[in-house]
Amino acid sequence: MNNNSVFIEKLRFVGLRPTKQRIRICEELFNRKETFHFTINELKELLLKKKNQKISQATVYNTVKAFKKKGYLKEISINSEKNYFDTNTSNHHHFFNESTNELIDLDDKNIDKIKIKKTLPGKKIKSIEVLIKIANNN
Amino acid sequence: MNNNSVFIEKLRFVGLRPTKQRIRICEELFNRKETFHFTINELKELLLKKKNQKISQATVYNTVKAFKKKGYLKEISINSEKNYFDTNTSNHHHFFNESTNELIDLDDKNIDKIKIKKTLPGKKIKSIEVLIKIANNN
DNA sequence: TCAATATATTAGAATGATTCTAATATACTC
DNA sequence: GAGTATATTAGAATCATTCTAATATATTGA
Repeated sequence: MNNNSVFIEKLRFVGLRPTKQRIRICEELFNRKETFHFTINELKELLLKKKNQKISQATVYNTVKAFKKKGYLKEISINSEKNYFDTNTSNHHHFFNESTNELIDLDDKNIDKIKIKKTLPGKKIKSIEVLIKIANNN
Repeated sequence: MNNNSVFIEKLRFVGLRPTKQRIRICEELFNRKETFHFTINELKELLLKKKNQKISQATVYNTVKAFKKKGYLKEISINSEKNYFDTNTSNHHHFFNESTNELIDLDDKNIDKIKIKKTLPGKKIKSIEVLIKIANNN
């Protein structure tokens, strides 16, 4: 596993010690070509399933939250039932397929710049996010 | 309370029997000039505070969910900590002030029509929602 | 390399939001 | 107004998340 050194650097960079559990989590999250959307539960199950090595939920929660805090993961709120995280931390938007509960990234470039005509004196804009809910035709 | 007949009609319309607890909830939700954004907890506390008549949380949950299901309330997901509801069920967007946890409506007209350049064959769009996170300048 | 110590991991308990349950009360029908 | 269907309720159950404090591991500096 040569990637480990990348993960160790990444962990160090965000101020986490590179333990084997955290490296395992990094593999699961960042060793992918595609963006990864997941809930904590899905992540826990993947970790267990793939290597049959249990990582306590406290560690999963702590590590995911640390990555989120430092900007290596993004949180996506869609409804009160599920809380998603996204390994794509760039500025982008989402489709959410209500028929399948699937999240799909939509690049910033695929939506015209959003112009807001209402002004809010004394406030600064931190982020603008578009969520498009879709469903299967049938 | 002449409004009661309006609430009774509303309740009947969505298939709920007009009990005094539900009418109380309607007063709290719909007897307002302004849009009302609330969490279940805030609503429970308001109900208790204003008339000192307790309504069980099961009734609050059931009634709010019934209104949501029938489109008299909208659910707004901002983060995993709080789950908001909105009495404004029209097509609109939101500012969320992260400094104060305040939700502010942004009329559809205040944002140019959103053009999506990515096509998703076999899917239909159910809603497009923009969430703008803001913070106080200081 | 090793000991000392700082930090991480863990199982399980605690918490908080939401849902369920089944006993009691109320609204509706005739 | 009686009988039946439905609602309300307190409290229990459940589920996600956070906390705790005992044990294990990583790091540092000799």
